[in-house]
Amino acid sequence: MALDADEIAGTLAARGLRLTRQRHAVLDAVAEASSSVSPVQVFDAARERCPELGLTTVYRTLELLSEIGALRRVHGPDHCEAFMPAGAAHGHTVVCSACGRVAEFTECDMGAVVDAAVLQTGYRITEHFLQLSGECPTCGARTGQARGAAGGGA
Amino acid sequence: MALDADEIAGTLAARGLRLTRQRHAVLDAVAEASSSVSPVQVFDAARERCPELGLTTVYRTLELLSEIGALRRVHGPDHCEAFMPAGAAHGHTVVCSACGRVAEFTECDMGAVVDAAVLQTGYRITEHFLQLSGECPTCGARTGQARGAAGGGA
DNA sequence: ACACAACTGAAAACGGTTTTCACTTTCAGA
DNA sequence: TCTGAAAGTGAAAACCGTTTTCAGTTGTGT
Repeated sequence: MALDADEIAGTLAARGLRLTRQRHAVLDAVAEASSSVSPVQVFDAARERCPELGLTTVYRTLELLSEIGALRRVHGPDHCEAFMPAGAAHGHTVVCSACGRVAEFTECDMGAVVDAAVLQTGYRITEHFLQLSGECPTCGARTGQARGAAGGGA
Repeated sequence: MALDADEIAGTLAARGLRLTRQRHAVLDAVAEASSSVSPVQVFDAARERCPELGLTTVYRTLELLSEIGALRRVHGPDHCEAFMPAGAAHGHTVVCSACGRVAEFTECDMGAVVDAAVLQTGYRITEHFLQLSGECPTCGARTGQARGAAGGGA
């Protein structure tokens, strides 16, 4: 999910900071996640690259990377603290409640929803976080019925 | 924000539960808050009415009241767990990133977004979590520019 | 009055996050 | 190359919000 390591290294260097092996591992872990991830999920994923990585460092790195704008902090549906690549602002994800598989879809009508919210509330909306969940085609087929709803939609 | 105590008492009674003095205090504390409130904030506020109230009870009551739909759980700006009175049904919330005030708006075109997601992914969507954030009119006015986006629409 | 279930608060347990601390790595300058 | 300073690190402890446990209280129906 396209996070340019060189660019980030540059941003860090401009502050006298470095893109260490550990930080790189954290960055990659978030970049490759198909949805927002919690610190512990990052920890687990990043450890495969960098086994001696500590959880402390993950927290510190997530903090740092979101500070320089490389990552975005979001409120996940379950966990409060979750992160996702900053560039990915505009795809949304659908999580299968049965198998956990994640699919992406490119945003379409969110603009209309946001406009409606602006009209109703007077707020100037700057960000939105949308997470859908349901049943993926595979799990839907396995449980028997399912597909009906998916097909009928539009 | 108008939470009808009698109605809530009725809903509870239908389940064999009671609207006790403590629960009433919690309910009032949330109802009178101008933005979403954390459990501890509720605790502090409710204690003025009911000094012997325990924090445990606050947690339990918030859980219970949001379960029966009297309160709504939202992701506050600082704390993950925050509550607000549940207004008219089916809405989403907009959190002000500056002051934390929460506004509701009734869902409108989410159906279209969901339909699009169904088409693109083949998932059978059953739930969605949407959280908007931005700047409320008050904070927008305070910071100078802002208002344009919010006011323009209507 | 009695029995039973709902309800409560204090304290302990729990779990995620932050801080502390001793140590390592990296880099600039002599 | 050596040296010193600052960045960076992991383990363990501390911290803090939330949940669970437990013994006791309150309210309701009989």
